[in-house]
Order: sequence, then structure tokens, then C-alpha cells
Amino acid sequence: MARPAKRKKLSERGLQLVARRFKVLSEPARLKLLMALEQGEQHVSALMELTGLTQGNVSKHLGILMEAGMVDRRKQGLNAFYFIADQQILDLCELMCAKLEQDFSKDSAHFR
Amino acid sequence: MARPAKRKKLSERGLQLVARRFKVLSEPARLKLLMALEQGEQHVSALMELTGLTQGNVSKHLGILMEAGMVDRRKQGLNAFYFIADQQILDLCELMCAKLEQDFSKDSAHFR
DNA sequence: TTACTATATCACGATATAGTAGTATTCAAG
DNA sequence: CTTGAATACTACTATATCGTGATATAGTAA
Repeated sequence: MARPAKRKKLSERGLQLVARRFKVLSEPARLKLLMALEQGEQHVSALMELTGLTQGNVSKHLGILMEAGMVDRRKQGLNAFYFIADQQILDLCELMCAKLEQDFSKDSAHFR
Repeated sequence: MARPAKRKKLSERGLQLVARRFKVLSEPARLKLLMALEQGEQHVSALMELTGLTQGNVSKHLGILMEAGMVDRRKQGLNAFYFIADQQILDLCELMCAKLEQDFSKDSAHFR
């Protein structure tokens, strides 16, 4: 009984919504932004520096992250300070990352 | 101290790999297939019935899931039985789903 | 107002991927 | 060996989205 958990059935619409969320995380640029925000809020120019992305690109991806409710922003004068709105998102990324590592170590074991 | 966890920095390549995994989960058709496989292995024709997808489409998406190591297959005669290779993937989906629900209920609370 | 800065948005070319239709392959039965 | 069934693969079209460059907007300062 390794997996007794009960899972709910998702409707077509539910699947679509879940898929859409995963898609937001399926872009290296956005993951990079999330990681840059991990230590605290940053304004756009700082994020450009931290990520190496262009201004328009940063702004666009932040917009996508914000629409997904993953980040939020606080405006102050000319600056816009973005911050992670939902720490659980980071947990998801970490989980995925851990799984990747585990898979790799499993595969590499075949050569030892 | 709500979040004392230490997170490793990911290289550009690492980000790319994580993003790629999320992308595999960012397609309703693939999520549907994973859910259909939740209760046990299924052969392709059964998956066509369960998901309503066409044969070529099912085969293609299963290929993508397999390449990502999320499902695996066992051949028996003419049939190919696919099964979930990594239960942790389902946990990820469930987490995302739970987060969605939570966000929705939070938003809808503003109207009560 | 005018000028400057930070950010957002728009338009566009390039690329990627979903779905489909048709074809190829593989196995089993006769 | 031939036929039929289950699955995989290939070629194609349509759509979506990334990155970029140009422009628009909003706040600040002189």
C-alpha cells in the first residue's frame, strides 16, 4: 500500500487550468526570474542585471508570472518592485528539481 | 522563520532541464493520459477510449511522456501497456491542483 | 512645460509544438 | 506467406509564443 492517496477526477476545464499553470513554469526565463526573487523583492532593472534578460522581455515574463498569481508587485515612484506572491510555487520548482537530480543519479548509476 | 529551507542555485542548463519537465506537464492531453494511467497500466487503445484522443495523438504524447521518464511501457503481443514510471509526478500534479483550488477559494472569498 | 528615467506595451519575425492524415512496422493467426 | 490488427512514425498545417526593437505611459525633477 505504497499509495493509498485518493485523487479527485479533474474535469476537462480543470486539466486545462492545471496545464496552464505548468506552462508558466516551463520557461527558463521565468524560472530564472523566480529564482532571482527568491531572496526578496527586486525592481525591474535589478532583475535585468540578475537574469541578463532585456527590459521588454523581463517585463513581459513578469506580466505572465503576475497573471498566474505567482508574483505580485509594489509600485514606488518610478520603480516597480516585484516579489514572490506564493511561496508554494518555489516548493513545486524544488520538487521538480529534486526529481531531476534523482533521475540523473539513477541513470548514472548504470555506469558505475 | 517561515522558510528556512536552503535552495541550490541552478545553472543555465539546470533551469533548462527543469523548464523542459514542466513543459511536459503543460499539455492537457498529457495530463489526461497521466490521469488515465493513475489506476494502473493501460494499452493504447484503452487510452484512446479513456481520453478521447486519436491514435496518432495518443502515441505521440505517450512518446513525450516516456522520453521524460514519466511513463514506461511493457509490450505484450500486439499491445503496448503503458504505466506510470514515477509516482512522484502525480504528487506534483496534485500539488499544483491543490494550489489552484486554494487560489480560487481565496479569490472567491472577496465576494462573500 | 520640458526633459529624463523606469516600466509597460505593441508589432513582428522566427521557432516550436499540437493535431491530423497517411504510411510503416510488428506481431499473431490462419 | 498472407492478412489483419495494434502501435509507431513521418509530413504537413495551424497556432502559439519567445525574443527583440520601437513606442507609449507614468513619475520625477528642473
